[in-house]
Amino acid sequence: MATTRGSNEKSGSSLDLLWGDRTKPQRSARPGLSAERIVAAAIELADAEGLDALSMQRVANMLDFTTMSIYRYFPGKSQLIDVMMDTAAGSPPDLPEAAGWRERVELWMAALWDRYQQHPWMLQVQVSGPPVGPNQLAWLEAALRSLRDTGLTHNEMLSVSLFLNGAVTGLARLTSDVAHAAAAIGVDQRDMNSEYVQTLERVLDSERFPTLSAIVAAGAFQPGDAPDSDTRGFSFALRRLLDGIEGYLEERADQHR
Amino acid sequence: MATTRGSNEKSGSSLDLLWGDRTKPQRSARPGLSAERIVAAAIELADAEGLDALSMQRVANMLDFTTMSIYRYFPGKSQLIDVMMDTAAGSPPDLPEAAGWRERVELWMAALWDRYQQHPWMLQVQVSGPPVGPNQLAWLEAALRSLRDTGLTHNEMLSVSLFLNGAVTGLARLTSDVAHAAAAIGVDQRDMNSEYVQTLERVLDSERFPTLSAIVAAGAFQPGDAPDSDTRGFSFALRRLLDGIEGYLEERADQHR
DNA sequence: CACTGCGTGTGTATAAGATACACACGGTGC
DNA sequence: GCACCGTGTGTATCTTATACACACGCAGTG
Repeated sequence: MATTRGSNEKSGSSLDLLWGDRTKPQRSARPGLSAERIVAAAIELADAEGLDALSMQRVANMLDFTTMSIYRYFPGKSQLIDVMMDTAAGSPPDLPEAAGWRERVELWMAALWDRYQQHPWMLQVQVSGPPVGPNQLAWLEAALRSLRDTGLTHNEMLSVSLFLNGAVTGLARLTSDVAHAAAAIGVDQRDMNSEYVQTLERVLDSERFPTLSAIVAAGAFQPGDAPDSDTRGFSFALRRLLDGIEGYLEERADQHR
Repeated sequence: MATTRGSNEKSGSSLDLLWGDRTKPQRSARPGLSAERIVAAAIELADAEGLDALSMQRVANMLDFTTMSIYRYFPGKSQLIDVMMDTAAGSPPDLPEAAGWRERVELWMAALWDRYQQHPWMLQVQVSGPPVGPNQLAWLEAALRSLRDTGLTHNEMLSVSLFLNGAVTGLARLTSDVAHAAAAIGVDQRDMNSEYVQTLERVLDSERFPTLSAIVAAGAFQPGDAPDSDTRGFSFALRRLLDGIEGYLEERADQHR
């Protein structure tokens, strides 16, 4: 049945799983399995082989149990994934109170970016609802907290946080897609990139995309070396955003003086 | 088999489908079907019932053909989706050359946002590779072109464009998820939102999320009325970004003077 | 005008995967 | 010692994607 819908329909269950009282009834028999072990195995699998390789069977086999045993702990696959997402998100970084908000924001974004590199499958998950897991909320909380001493409105802080989150996630997804495409063709990052570039060029020399083809021709899509040079991609825009916020704050301070 | 991987493995085919010479061989028999009709039907289905409802069978039935007939036009489901994505993306808006870059950027973002509202399933698609379809590229081109007279570097323009794209997409996805969750519970937007808010509150009163709970308590998650009040969400941050770019440009102009 | 080849649509078969259901097993508490 | 309940299992079913081989009919060729 519908994966996303399914998850939504049972989202109550996900909530329970996410926040459930850890005090297992412990009533009787030997619980050889546990939700934690299942999630850990599932994440390991997804890390290693991607979301597509994630099946209830594979997970169960990793733990030497039968497929159905998993359903004792999760009502369905989408709930498993919900919990995987929250678990893989992990705790947000500790942002130094001492530092300025700007630095904190940058740290936050870099940390989120890194988390996506660690668990690329997170970018492929068909999200089933608004974030409600403890870790997901903690990340949002961290972003908001990093803006606390800016004097921004609550709504403004929220706007900025969501914007940042969207930008990091969107960028991470894009570069991850490029990387996957590369892997699929069986070449390494750099070569693939030129492969992609070639494709683009073949299609772009039409005068239909003047700006884009100029950029591609100038080699803008070529990543430097390291994967985090892709991070560069957003750093310019990010800096401008922060500049803009700074300017806004100063202006407002002036007005209130 | 793997959906995403599958698509990647056959991405060559997708490229052909996306850019293929429209001159069908036309060699012989009556082509009662066509890639165009299939895509149109598939989009209609996805618009109406979401991505989960999209199966080869449903699409074929809509056209009164058998499931397998579709495979004459698309090697697999993921290629179909690739083409659906590009088709649904449609042409980017015409951005008035007369207007300033700032206005153009805002128009671009609003247009993209609207497009996502028209085809919410686009936000659920597990992207299978970097954008290579004509329309996708046209959107990117449009974003870049809107920044043409800013004097930004190519790389900077690209950075900003991708950042914007990520932000709009991320935000759209988030609000779409909230909406879906609402629909799944069977309540309308506003009520659901308070439902979501209630859940949050139940979980947030722990002092674990001070900032977030303050914001939620202040009702920040409550959407005004119209759905595009959600768009508000990013407008503040967006304006700051544009401010930042403006400031950067002025500063640079000063330096060069 | 009959022939052959290819493009188009179909029917059938397979395989993967999620998940419902009923049962076996073994401690736990009385 | 016994009834119960939680835990894990085996089997069955349903949904989907997709491979394969075939039927059909028009196009251009003799």
